[in-house]
Amino acid sequence: MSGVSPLTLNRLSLYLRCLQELGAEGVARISSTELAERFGLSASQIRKDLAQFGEFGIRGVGYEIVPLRSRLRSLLGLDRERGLVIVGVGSLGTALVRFPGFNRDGYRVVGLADSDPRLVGRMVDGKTVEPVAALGALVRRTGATLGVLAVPSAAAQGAYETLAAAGIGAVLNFAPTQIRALPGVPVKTVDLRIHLEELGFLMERPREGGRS
Amino acid sequence: MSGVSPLTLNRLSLYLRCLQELGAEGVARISSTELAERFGLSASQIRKDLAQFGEFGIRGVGYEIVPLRSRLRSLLGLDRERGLVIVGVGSLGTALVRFPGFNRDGYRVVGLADSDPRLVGRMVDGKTVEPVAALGALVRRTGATLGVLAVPSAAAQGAYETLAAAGIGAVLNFAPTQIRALPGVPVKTVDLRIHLEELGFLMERPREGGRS
DNA sequence: AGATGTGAATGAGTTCACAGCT
DNA sequence: AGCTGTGAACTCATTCACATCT
Repeated sequence: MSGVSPLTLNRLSLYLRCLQELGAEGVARISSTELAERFGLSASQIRKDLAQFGEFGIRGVGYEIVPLRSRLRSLLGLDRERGLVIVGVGSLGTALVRFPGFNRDGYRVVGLADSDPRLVGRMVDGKTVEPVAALGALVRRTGATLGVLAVPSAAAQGAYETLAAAGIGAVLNFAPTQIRALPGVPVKTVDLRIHLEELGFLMERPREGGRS
Repeated sequence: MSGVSPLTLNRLSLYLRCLQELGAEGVARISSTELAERFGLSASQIRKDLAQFGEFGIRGVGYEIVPLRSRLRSLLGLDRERGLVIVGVGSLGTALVRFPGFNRDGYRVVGLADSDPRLVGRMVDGKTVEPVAALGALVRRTGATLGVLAVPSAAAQGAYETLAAAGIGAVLNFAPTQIRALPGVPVKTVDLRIHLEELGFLMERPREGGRS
């Protein structure tokens, strides 16, 4: 049952966010059709995605927001608190320390590290920047389970391996390079530049149905 | 022939990056098999992806790095310079202004805007922050073709529409919300939080081959 | 011989359509 | 009647295997 596709998984996160919004509005129940219309999704896909994990809906009625929401939360592991360690406190790293999505609902930044001695010792958002040499100790002390790499490409593989050795559970990598993963420590690379290039290509046909 | 899948497209960006690295090392030719091994890709997929756009390889030999690289560059539209306007100069927006991948090889940040009057007028990385009210003028003056949204969810749709009205070609959205797109102005939402949740799920089997 | 380019085969993911519950 | 849950149909994507060219 651990064979859930990443696509499905990402949609579950999305559904959860929709449910949160609906909950805040005071909606108690919603049908797959209405959910789909409201947020630009596909109704049958919602049903199929959810049905993978049990029968959450009430036939003839729809889905109860509150119980479904907490079921999704526990499925995604958001009911237990998880600590993040951010490696690399340059512009991007610093932004991530404060990023709301990284400090909410089950995730929280608990440690920072950088290899630049001029940054070590500085406070960022109430946390002290530690040397990368002390990364292992930092992970163990804070009990962090997730690592975030905001370092240059050349430093990424090394930082990943240090995190893995320190017992981290998974790593999110922002360096535009392929990490050779070790067994048991999944990595996900998020390449911000690549999204620009995708849009650049989609934009490529200027004269086509363009207004005169 | 404008029907290229986003998956293929993202891989093209990746291939280009690999070729750049190989070029820097002085490699002149490479076979799909070697390219695949070296960067953890699939050889037949490389061939199929490339063949979509013409015959770039030499049978029996492989691919010449230099010509293939420039063909990919022009395919992805990286041969003409493109200006980015960043809307929202909070932590994330500021980081993106300086982000190397946003200021290299065909892309450059040319304008900034924010709705917070306390930020308007400030300089970030040599650029002045303009009021969002002046976004249309900013886009026209700078000739920017791509917009980047680093604003709160509640402000995202509005900012998108302003950008679209000002004639922007496409928008990259970092707010965790679905944008209702207008015809001719594609949006791509990048949700940083969602990657955390994906890793959180993959991590779900803690005690298994754990280090002593 | 050696590697590309490509149809054919396989696999993954999505949509359809409807049986079955409320 | 209304909406879920789900097998079957379909579409999209990847991998295989080989004819083709250098």
